[in-house]
Amino acid sequence: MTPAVSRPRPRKAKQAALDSPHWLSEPEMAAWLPLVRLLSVLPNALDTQLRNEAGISHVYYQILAILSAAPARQLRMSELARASGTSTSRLSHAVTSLESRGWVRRTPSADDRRGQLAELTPAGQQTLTEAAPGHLAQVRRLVFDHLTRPQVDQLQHLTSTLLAGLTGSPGQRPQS
Amino acid sequence: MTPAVSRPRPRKAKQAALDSPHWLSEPEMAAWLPLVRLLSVLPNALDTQLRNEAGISHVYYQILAILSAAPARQLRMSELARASGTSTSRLSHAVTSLESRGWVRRTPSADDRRGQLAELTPAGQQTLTEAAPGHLAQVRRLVFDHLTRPQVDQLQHLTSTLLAGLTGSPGQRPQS
DNA sequence: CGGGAATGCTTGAACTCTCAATAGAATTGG
DNA sequence: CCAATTCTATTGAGAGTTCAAGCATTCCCG
Repeated sequence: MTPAVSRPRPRKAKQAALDSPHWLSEPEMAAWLPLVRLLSVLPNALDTQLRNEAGISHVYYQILAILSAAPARQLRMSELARASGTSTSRLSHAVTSLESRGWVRRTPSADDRRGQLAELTPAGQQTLTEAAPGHLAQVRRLVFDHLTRPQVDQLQHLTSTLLAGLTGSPGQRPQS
Repeated sequence: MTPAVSRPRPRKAKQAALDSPHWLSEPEMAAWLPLVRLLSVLPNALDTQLRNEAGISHVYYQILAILSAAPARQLRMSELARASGTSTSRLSHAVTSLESRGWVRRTPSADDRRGQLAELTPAGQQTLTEAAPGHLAQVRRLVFDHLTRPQVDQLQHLTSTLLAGLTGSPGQRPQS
């Protein structure tokens, strides 16, 4: 019954976890549950809207968007991977797919013969342009329509803090 | 060039979007970018840890955890799907996989012959028990170690608000 | 009752993602 | 200058996800 805990205060819990056992404090648990839920529901809602209206997932949309904003609408694979937050492998597969639809073109890099440049084609630009308004509307509908201005600021601050903890040097803590 | 906007204030943007074009306000954009990033990075980090240390994805972990907390460690498929926030199809595949590893068992429902009950096996319980401490540590490391108490409360409030907007009746707005 | 609609769950195909292996190109250091 | 290492990107296999059917069973209501 009681899970073997590698943590202080082993409790005689009557039953095991709901999600990640009870060893988070009350307020932490109260924040964790909706956060986890949000982490699956929101991406899913973004994906669904884009897939239905533009035939493309959110990740793929992001790739097109990043390329669109890049100088000459092109970027090295590795930079594109970094910018979109995916592995190079995943990106490679994704670009292959986007390429087969005529939205992206691969060209060898001039200065580094290992490198590849991913370039947004006009067709890709058009797809992006057509998809953008619907996507934007969805973002408003799902997120910003429900937040007050101070909440938006809180959101910015919180997500940035968490992101720093996830990517940056793993040491910084708050005043504690 | 300028994307056709289905929104007020059409701008003469010089170039298209970075991620969802510039038609979010400054502070909205400042919140949106890290949020989107977080939405991919955090689930990924949770998945990776669980996969490495327990050979199971976060979604699968959640399924086991929910079953573990359910009365008699069993739940109808549809309820389990709702509780874990996945489609019934996805859940069905997932349970098939978990069943093949001996962690879950399917039994027909007594009162409704369409229904199936998913039940956590002792082996499944053990897997969960062994995985929990590492997962918990990861959650602390990635999230709560970086937040102050008031931030935790803010997080709880924000995520709950967003979730309500995503799942609940699609109408409520803040004071605006 | 009885027939149409709704519910609960599964399945297969197509697609995407992860992980490990691979290969060519650049860099580094003796 | 060569060998070892690192960097960039791709590939294939396997696992997981989505979407659209598809079957039973149950519900609804005339």
